[in-house]
Amino acid sequence: MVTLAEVARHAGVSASTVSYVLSGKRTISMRTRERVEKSIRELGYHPNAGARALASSKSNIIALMMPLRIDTYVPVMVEIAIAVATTARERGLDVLLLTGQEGPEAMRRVVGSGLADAMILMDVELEDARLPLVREAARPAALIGLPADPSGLTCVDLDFAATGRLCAEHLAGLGHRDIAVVGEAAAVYERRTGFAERTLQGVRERAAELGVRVLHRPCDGSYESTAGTLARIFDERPATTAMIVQNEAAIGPLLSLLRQQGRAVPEDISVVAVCPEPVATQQSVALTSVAIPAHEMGRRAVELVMDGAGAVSELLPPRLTVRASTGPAPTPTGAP
Amino acid sequence: MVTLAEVARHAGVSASTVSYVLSGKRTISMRTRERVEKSIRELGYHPNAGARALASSKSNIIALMMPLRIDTYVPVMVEIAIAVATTARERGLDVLLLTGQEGPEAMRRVVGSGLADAMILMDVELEDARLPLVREAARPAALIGLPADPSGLTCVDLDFAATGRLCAEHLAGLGHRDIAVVGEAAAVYERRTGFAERTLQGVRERAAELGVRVLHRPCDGSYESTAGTLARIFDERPATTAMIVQNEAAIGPLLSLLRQQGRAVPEDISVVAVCPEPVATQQSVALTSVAIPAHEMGRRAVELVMDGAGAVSELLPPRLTVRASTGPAPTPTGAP
DNA sequence: ATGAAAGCGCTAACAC
DNA sequence: GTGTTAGCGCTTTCAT
Repeated sequence: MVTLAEVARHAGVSASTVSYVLSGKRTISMRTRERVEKSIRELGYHPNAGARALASSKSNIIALMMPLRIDTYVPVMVEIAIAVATTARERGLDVLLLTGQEGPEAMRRVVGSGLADAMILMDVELEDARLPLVREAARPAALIGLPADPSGLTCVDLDFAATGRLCAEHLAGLGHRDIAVVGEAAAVYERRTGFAERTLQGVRERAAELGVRVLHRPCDGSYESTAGTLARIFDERPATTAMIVQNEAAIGPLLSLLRQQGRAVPEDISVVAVCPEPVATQQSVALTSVAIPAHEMGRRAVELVMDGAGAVSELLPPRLTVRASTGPAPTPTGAP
Repeated sequence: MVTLAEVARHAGVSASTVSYVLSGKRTISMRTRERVEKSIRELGYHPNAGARALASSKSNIIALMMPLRIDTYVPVMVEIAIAVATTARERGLDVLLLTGQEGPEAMRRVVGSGLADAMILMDVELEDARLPLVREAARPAALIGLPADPSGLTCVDLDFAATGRLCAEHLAGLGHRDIAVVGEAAAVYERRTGFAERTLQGVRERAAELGVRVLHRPCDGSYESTAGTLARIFDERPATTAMIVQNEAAIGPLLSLLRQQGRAVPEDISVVAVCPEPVATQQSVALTSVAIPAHEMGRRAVELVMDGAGAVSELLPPRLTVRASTGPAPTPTGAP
């Protein structure tokens, strides 16, 4: 293994000079810098991570905790994780992957041992078991998701309440007066993951202001469950002319079922989805949707946690893209 | 920060004793061990990862490289990643996440710096750009996926050739004489990811032996693409009575389209899928399928790479589960 | 602009 | 069964 000392000898300089060439923490003459860089290349030198961490008390590693429960929509989580990893690498950081199995103590272990300099927690619930540990932790942390009480914490999330309002507004503007929300699985609400509740609340709030009726029914995303949810909706509210789906898994089955039932999208039923862009565009009908800005969420989490932004909750504004799945409410039966 | 020296002082023993209590590398009297453990608990001591890595030349970190291209099926990758992380933790290892962005050099960096003791590479192509680096690397590595030339490498994968044979055999046994393979996206074949080719080859091989005709058409999994693929298949081979799908994304659209076209599953068309169990069971018709043993693949990769198994290629045997989507071939038109 | 040298916290001989 | 001690490879004062 090539060490810094060997590089120094090879270049005919002292160890500290090599170190400073690497860190850029003091000015080095062109001549020396080039000699050192040449030696580094020729010897194939890689600074030892452990030694560096020990001497500097910084591991340059950021821990990413991704619980990944059964009912979470994996692709979004992964997109966030990739954004975290990419942004981290741009700043010379590596990412340590923690899954849910080990429980909250994983945080203590990783941070206590100095393995990671900072933490990013994904899939944060309204009352998350990890929050007490985050609050008392000496190391910076960022949450992806907004807990019930974000005081003293650094959070990033899509503004789901605004998302709900935006969907309601779009549909109301098209003349819809009865809209249904095909929600997440019941377990998601029980677990009190914030985003589902917040979206629903936003929809209800704006719908109420605009005089639109809202019916919400959970859906676990399987074909059967979606069929059941749909049946309930049309049974309880036959006048329903628009739907908001915020369960990505249910989108395929939903469109399939509507087609089967002879309900045309958007002529008979308008559909707005809350989902990643690719999901919206790859369906049989391109969906009007509010994108989940997974990439930006991951990127901002790294930036906030590494730039010592202090306790900030950053809610990203939703953007609704109109595509082919929403249109004017159908005129009631009998009209021209 | 609590150090080992402080623990030693608090317990009234030497530093090495504390170290040996932690590592179990030499026998310690009950009495001393308990005193030390008590001190560790009382002081809330966590061994410093950097110091440990430096002194022992072992980081206890295993790097997981997950390229995640656009056309890979994310959930399977994630399931493998979770299995890797879980198995690693059981052995006291942590997992460093590397994505594709950084390219093969990421391996050099991570291994050269001693950041990771070993590597696991996912989504390995037949002629993978990372292989030369793996071969010359000083550290152990395991591949998930089977390259064209696995000599000198440690690999784990589902036996896709056997998978293809198994599917062909099952359908032939039910009397089908014309089967179609709804394959992966053309890009997957171009990239020469082994599994797609191997499955197809297995299907063809066994089908030939059993006198069954095979038609293969790629499919990128979108609704539109699946419709196109399906149209081509029935156009070119109207007598098709069975299909093998190995593109998870295409499963939903495929079933939806068949239903729409009035083709009943399994009465008119039998369908076998190569996909994770949950995907097979959550469709409108429970699918006969060969499961992708993601968990076992991840687990074995860690075991092989950490137990110094040497260069071994482990192909996991496929298991086909019969569900509701396959049945006897329909009797030709006009028969009783 | 560069060197010398004192640690960082731990492991693993080597002693007894 | 336990203690002593010399590094591991790097960062960072303190000097010059």
